[in-house]
Amino acid sequence: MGAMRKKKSIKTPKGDQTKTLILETALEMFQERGYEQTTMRAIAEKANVSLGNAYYYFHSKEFLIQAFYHRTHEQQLAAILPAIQNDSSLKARLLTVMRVKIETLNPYHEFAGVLFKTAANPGSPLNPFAEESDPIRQESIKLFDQVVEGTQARIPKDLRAELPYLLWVYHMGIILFWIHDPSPKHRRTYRLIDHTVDLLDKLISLASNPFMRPLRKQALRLVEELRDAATDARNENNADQN
Amino acid sequence: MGAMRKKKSIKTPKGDQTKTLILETALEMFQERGYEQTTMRAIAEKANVSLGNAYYYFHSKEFLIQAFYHRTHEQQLAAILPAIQNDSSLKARLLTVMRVKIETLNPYHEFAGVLFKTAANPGSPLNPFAEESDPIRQESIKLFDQVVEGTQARIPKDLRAELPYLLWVYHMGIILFWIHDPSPKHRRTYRLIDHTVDLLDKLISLASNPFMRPLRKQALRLVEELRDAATDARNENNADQN
DNA sequence: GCGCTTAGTTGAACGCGTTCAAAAACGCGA
DNA sequence: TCGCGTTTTTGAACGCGTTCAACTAAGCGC
Repeated sequence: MGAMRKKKSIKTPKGDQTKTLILETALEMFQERGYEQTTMRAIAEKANVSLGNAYYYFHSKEFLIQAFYHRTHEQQLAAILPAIQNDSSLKARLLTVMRVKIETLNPYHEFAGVLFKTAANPGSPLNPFAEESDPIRQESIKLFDQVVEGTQARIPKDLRAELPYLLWVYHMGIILFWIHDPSPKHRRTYRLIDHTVDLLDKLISLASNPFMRPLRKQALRLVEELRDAATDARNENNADQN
Repeated sequence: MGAMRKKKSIKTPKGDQTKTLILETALEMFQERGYEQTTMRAIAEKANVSLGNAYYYFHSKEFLIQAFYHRTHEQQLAAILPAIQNDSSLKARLLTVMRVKIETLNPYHEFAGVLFKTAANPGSPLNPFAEESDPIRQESIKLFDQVVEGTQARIPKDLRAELPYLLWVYHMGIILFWIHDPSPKHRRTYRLIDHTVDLLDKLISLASNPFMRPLRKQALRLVEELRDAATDARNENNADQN
């Protein structure tokens, strides 16, 4: 199945050019016609390269999705970082992040379903559970670290340490909802964000309460365990490849 | 994409026989060689029917998975219902249910990944979010209702009403973890079950505390909203089909 | 028996993702 | 300029899921 191969070795400038040409063409067509409707042959044709050439740069059709991941993440970073400078409370910052995230994803709504489908597949390089080392996810989580940082909220250290990861998981949940949200302009998703952010804010306050310490500790131990398992799963997968 | 078609009209006894023959053969081969490795041609050949005949009874390869769903659910019911009669506390019952669930799924571990991959796809008949009317899921949720019923735990009505659904979602999460769990004999999953059930039990107690009422109400309103959205998504999908 | 309708069955063909051996283009030292 | 290794490109071919027009078998009224 589709686990990551050896890194495609470096390239000549011309090769680079061809690669981005193929990628741009593909993403364009995905957006227009959807993922399944867009065939590799059609991509190659429109990009004026041979079918085999497309596969020379992208091991499979799924790898084009991964490239989409990369691109979108950078767009989001560029849009989010300045936006949260204005907000001071955790709640306000989180709200901004989530709204902007969905905003930038909206053009790809139809196409995003596939993304989750492949991401749910164990062994896929997109799988959000395995592959602790994946740089995109690392960065994605780091974003939520910055969201919490620069906030005057008093959060216990143990919770503070895991909070970025927890918020990242939360944000994945919202995206999952958004994928299935058929309401006009995805109003429901925005409403869900409003409600859940409010709730999360209250939950964090509650969990920060001293008398919640034992329960919180237990819950955090659990989270840690989940993360460990994810790392192991990733290593196992790598071992299989060789 | 793969939404449910008109119910395949009823059949003659002979047709029924052929259908189950194909299904048995398929599940057998899935278990042996995995889903992707098993081709429709191979299934047809081993069952001594033509390729087209297999498609006459199962609109697509995915529909064989749905049949697997059905079968497994019944096996689980048969194993679980007697088992929980002995337990009285909610915690003990939940523990039993989860352990038996995983137990019966274990032989299909490798193959189960595909199941989740397709289930995550919006528009798939297996999608756990859409299709409120799906009878398997309804029954599956009902099981958790029986888990809560016959327990002396004092749970507020509002929470009590949503609890089966919430536990069902929890159990989906555990299965997702299990799919990715590479540890020997899936020890990690069992450990996770132990810990999460313990935690859940405490959380339910906490949420049942009178002074938690406002927060609980808010959270439950959110859950309700999620369920409504799921129903809408399902209807939207159906409308598309016609 | 005979025609008619419906259920069941067949296998060839199509479309698409993917692979691969071989050709072409390129870079570069001699 | 020529040779040679490397990178890039090509297009035919393979395997598999899926479709479909056509064939057969089974029931049923007459």
